[in-house]
Amino acid sequence: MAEKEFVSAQEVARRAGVSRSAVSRTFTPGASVSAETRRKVMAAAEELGYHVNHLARGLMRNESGIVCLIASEVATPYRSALVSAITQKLQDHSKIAMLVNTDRSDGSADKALRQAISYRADASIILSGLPDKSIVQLCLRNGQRLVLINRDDDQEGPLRINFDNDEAARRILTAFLRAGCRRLAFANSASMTPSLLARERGFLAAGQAEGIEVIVERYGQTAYASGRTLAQRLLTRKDRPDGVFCATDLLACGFMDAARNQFSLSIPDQLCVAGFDNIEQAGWESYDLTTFDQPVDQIAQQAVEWLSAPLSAPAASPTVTLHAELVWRSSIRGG
Amino acid sequence: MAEKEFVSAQEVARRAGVSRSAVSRTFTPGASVSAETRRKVMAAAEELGYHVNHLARGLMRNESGIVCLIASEVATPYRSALVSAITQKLQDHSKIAMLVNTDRSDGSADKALRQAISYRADASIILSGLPDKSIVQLCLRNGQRLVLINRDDDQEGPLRINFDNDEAARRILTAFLRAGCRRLAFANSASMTPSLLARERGFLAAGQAEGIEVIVERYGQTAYASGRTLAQRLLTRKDRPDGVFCATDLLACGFMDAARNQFSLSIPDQLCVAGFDNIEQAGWESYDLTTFDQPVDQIAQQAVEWLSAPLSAPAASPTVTLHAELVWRSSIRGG
DNA sequence: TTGTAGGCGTTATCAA
DNA sequence: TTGATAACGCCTACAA
Repeated sequence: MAEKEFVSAQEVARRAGVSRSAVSRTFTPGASVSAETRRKVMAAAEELGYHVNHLARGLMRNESGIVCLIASEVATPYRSALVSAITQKLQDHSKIAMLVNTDRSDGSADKALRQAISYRADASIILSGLPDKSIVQLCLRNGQRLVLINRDDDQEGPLRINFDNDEAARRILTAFLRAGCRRLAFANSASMTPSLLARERGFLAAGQAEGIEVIVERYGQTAYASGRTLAQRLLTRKDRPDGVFCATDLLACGFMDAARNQFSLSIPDQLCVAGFDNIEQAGWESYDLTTFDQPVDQIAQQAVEWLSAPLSAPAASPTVTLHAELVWRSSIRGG
Repeated sequence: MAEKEFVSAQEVARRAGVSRSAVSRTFTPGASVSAETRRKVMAAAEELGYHVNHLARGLMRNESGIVCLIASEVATPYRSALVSAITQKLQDHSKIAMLVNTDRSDGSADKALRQAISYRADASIILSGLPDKSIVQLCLRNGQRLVLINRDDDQEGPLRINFDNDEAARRILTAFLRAGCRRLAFANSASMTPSLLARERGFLAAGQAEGIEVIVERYGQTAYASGRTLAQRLLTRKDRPDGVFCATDLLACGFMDAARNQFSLSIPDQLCVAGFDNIEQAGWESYDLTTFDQPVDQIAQQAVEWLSAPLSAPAASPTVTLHAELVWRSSIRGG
């Protein structure tokens, strides 16, 4: 095996008949190189297939260009949409995403964050799981920036991007009431994710404000199958609800399928359903689900912009609260 | 801003009262360190929050531990499942995934591969797009390993992982015939992806072998919406097909929704439908789609194992052909 | 504008 | 087993 090594700036310099520094400068935006030198260097580089070694560059500049994405359930519609949007935005800012899958590691973003430190990632974006406070401090102490998405937390330091779950809950409750629903329920997973709990609390509170008692059911993971089980549980009750707010679209899809096929309920005539996330499937004709749109592009934009901003950002931990727009579809009467 | 730099091995050594080398050895599996030294080093490291700098390590070892994942449409069910499986497997082998999103870059995996070279990725796994031959050669020359998934290509050097699309096509044709279908069609996207074309060719050939002319329609991207359009086109024909093989599940879902709602066709009574991929949604009750399972775990397994194998692998470009199992559901009669 | 020298944090080599 | 020393490929003064 030839095992030809990577081409180094040294070799390019030799080939071009200039010094190593000339090569370095050629590939450093804004450095002073004469047109002639640059031409010679570029020619030699092209010929040899030279690419700046970002590892070595990161070592020197103390800035790797790497951003670590920490997430579980990457194959989920909403999560994958978010990952896709963020990776794109990062690339637009000439950064690169390192994806750490925390599906199997027992609940620790911690291990992932240590990975991020090891690779000297400039920043980490956490989409799932809550890291230990000490690890967060460690990251910050090391000059790493942190973004927490959809994890309502009191940590100091990281940027937090959240949604106005309370307001959404109030809005959807109003919609259910306008549709003439009398018995409302909230269908949640048992995962106890901060944002899902916020939606639950918000919906309950909104109900209370109207003098309505909301039934709450929690089960399993935040997935289609759990939605079906939740339907089994809620729709066999004596006081069967006629308006159900599901914590996510995925739950809602499962819920709707079970409601229609196992309970022969017509949606929205006999049962109104709403979800959250506005995943692609919510727009599919079989569901046509009324839901809240989580604008992944906005999230990505906010996160990456903050990461690219100069360090002079205020020491206080900023919080961005985004608005989730209600997307009206046919799973709720009226409209 | 304190901007405390990262902790270096030097500092740990000083703190522990040993040499840099001792620290290095402590963090190098299989190196010879006395228990006492190791203890002291670990204590100091823990105290200072030291993490080996993988950038520097990669520089020395000429092995970064980084594997570049090059993909478009990451938010798609099948693609995201694949990404998830691969990232996990990589982590199991203590490697890390760098995700390059090629959605917007005009058809070049090329740019992505250059990124991979810049970061001295040990390997690249290409899930979408076909890179230019010269770039592939460049990667290989630089000692980078390449894996092409589902892209039937004649490139020499990379590992190619494919599916037996022909056999699948034959099997599903038989199933359609057994179900009593007379007029068969293949619904494809216009993306001309190698694997999708292979399925199309295979289905046509299988039909020909049985003396049946298969109608082919191609439209748009490989997405739900295209499936709907394909239904519009195919189901308005005078010789309306009664058995349709969709190139992917995503197309099939759109197709089914349109068939049911716009054409009031009952599936499978009046129309049989099959897909490919076995995405999660294919198992949802609204679709319950008969399809072929692309085992993402197997793909990930094969790819990562090959990457982790010693360099002594044969120079010839190996090809792995996996078997896509038929998953029987209710979208085809009989069974 | 250019080249030279020194250092970034590691690991590999070698002598002790 | 340990410590000194030389790379790895790059960038950034500094001097020319």
